[in-house]
Amino acid sequence: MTPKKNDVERRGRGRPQSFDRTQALYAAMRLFWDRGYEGTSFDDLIAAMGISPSSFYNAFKSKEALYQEAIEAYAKASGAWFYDILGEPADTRTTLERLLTFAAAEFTRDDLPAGCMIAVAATQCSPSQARLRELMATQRTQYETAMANRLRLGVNLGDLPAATDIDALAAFYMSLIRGMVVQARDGATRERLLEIARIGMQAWPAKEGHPSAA
Amino acid sequence: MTPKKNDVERRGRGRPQSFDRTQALYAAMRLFWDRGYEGTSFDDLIAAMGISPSSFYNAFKSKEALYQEAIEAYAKASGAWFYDILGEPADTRTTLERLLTFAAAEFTRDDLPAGCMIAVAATQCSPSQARLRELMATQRTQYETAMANRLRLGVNLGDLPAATDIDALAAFYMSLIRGMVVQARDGATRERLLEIARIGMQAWPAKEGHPSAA
DNA sequence: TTTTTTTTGGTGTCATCGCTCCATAAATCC
DNA sequence: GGATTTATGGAGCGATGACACCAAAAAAAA
Repeated sequence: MTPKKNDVERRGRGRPQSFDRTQALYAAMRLFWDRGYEGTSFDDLIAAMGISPSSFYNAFKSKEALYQEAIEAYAKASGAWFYDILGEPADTRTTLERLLTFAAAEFTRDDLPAGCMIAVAATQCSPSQARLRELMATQRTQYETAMANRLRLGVNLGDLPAATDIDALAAFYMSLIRGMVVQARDGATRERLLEIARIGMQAWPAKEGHPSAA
Repeated sequence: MTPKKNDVERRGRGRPQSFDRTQALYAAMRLFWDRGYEGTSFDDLIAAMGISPSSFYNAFKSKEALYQEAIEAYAKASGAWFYDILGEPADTRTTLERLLTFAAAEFTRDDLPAGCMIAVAATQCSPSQARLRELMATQRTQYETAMANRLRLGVNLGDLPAATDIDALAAFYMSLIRGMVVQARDGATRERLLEIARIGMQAWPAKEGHPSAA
């Protein structure tokens, strides 16, 4: 959508950049992921990115602009599995099961920070960061809406009872995933997260005509 | 446990405190609850508490010490319902149901900040706040352990199958509660949280001899 | 080669943060 | 009343945070 200054080809006039912009962005992303926006200082960033303040300012405009880019990079790289799985042709229950299982695995990779960059970000922050907070809430809403849309499709496909409260079910599973993120950040193992996911699938709505006994 | 300087009676020798220490502590608690530790500045604190820097230092030692006291105050005031409900004589399933329902209500009170002060605090923060992060992780573990103990009791009482993975079940429900906190902080209504709680109860383990069909 | 354009290194700057110090005030004790 | 003890108001301080500026460097364009 937004054509960045240097995507593959960039033969401008002036002095060429001495660093790989994408690589620097990923370094920033990992730092933000691990420490959050307010917990990551300017000096930490330029150190991890290996650039000077002027290069930083020149290439990324500001810390906030960089954070937004980092969120986009995260969505494309480390968050894509979510939308990918939602788009798979499996039946709805299998899709949700895969989603939770994949979440457990992704949140406990040893080559990336634990958990998710978005799931619990900026839930408690200074009033001066109100814009950031709204941005993250919006991001979370988008993931939840995507899941709700997939569940709604499930109703249309007959995978879910027609009376299912789709928005509530999506909110339930997103809540569970966000809680799994907290567990992951506190050091929970992949096995533990898989157990949580397995129990979460027990809440899957019963088929029509088979109401669960009280 | 720790006898504070002024609990009810304190007739020392010097000039008396010109402010209500407990009231000031609660003001700080609410600020920390809403903004987190790093998101709450010293100046914000003394403004909300209505005291000067020297009074602050004299009465609370440091921002970090105040935060610890605020956590304790929270546990006694706004977090007590959790342990209270765990201690009620109801059967285990009812207890968990009440816990989730109460959480939905507590997280959406209009006289207090949304959500919980502990549930998602310091999951992303600066490395310089490593101690704080561990403190919060420990707090979360304590709540989870308390729930696990109640569930274990449920196994002994015959409320839950003997083969139940208690730690996993506790982790599941605590994850759900933490996710509900994120929802609450993003502005979810009490009704929405109640729906999430209701769905969460659908994951309650089936009685022995009545395995859920695949 | 000169000009133009863009990036870079290094330093400076302004605000905020979390205290810290000190003189003064208000209580009790002798 | 004087001494002692504790709290207060207000100013200041060293560190950090997030840039901002500028002269020099490195490329293409003329």
